[in-house]
Amino acid sequence: MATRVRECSIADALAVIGERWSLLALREVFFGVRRFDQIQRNTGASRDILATRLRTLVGAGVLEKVQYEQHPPRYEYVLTDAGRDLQAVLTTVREWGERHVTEGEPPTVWRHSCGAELATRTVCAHCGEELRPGSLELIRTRWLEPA
Amino acid sequence: MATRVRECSIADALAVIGERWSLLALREVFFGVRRFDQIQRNTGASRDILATRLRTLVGAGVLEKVQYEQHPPRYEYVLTDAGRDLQAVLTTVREWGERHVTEGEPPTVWRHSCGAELATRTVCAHCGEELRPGSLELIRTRWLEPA
DNA sequence: CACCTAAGTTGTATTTCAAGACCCAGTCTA
DNA sequence: TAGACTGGGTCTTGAAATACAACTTAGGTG
Repeated sequence: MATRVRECSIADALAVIGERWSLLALREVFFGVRRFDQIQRNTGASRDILATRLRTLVGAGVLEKVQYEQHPPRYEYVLTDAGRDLQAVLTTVREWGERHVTEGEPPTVWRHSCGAELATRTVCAHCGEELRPGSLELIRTRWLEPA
Repeated sequence: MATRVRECSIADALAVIGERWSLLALREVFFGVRRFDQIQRNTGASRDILATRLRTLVGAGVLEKVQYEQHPPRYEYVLTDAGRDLQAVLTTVREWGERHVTEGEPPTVWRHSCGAELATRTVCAHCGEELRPGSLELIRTRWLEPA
């Protein structure tokens, strides 16, 4: 039987951000930590793997490597527009982890610009209602022959 | 210098859903595909790895293995409450992929129960405003000594 | 009887990852 | 001016994870 794999933007996204350490490195950049050594220490990734991940993220246009010092040349990693758009992903992952995995108090707490301690909802852009189990219906899907 | 790793629910969540193939298997369950062979075909994961991932997800309380036939005994994977709560994660990942990775038409299209073709926003539960770059401020974070 | 399905498991080859040492260019400190 | 330090990596080596195909189990079908 011919195997066909579902073509899907989730798989496309995970090809960029789905490898081990990628999202944790991006988390650090969202935290304002932009330098290799600090990202390495705060995530616990090994240096060579982190270097590889950062290269991939730069290549995919999620991060940019910006020189912040001439002598000696030093670089930091800053978010592109595509990178900033990952905020929703990091937030939903974090809230799911807080609710279903982390035990005890949430290890990180955020404030939204409205002043409230952050909690989010993912809503339909059209009607504004929160997404619920069973509220989505698949209209169509594409398939790929594997290589 | 003592290395300290940031304690964080993103890392906790990724320990459960962050390995290769886990989110794609869950995507299939959200698609209504609940059986081993079909999940394997639709994701392209190898059978042994998929079996391992499904065990992990069942162990973490994200999926449940339910017998749907006595003779011969056959099982399918269904979402628990924690699993259903991953809808927001899968949706934000998919939309990010559509916007920044997938080229051409989105490979999957969904309809929300309100009738509209699905597009979502992640909003502050308190004020209802959409999350924006720079609208979050870190209040506090915990750290861990690595093992 | 031969073949099929579902849901895995097993064996082996390949790839990736982890940990730590090492490197390089420039800077600071005594 | 030697020695240590900093930032941002690369290299080596061994351990672990992954891929692929074949096999198993338990029963069903023609």
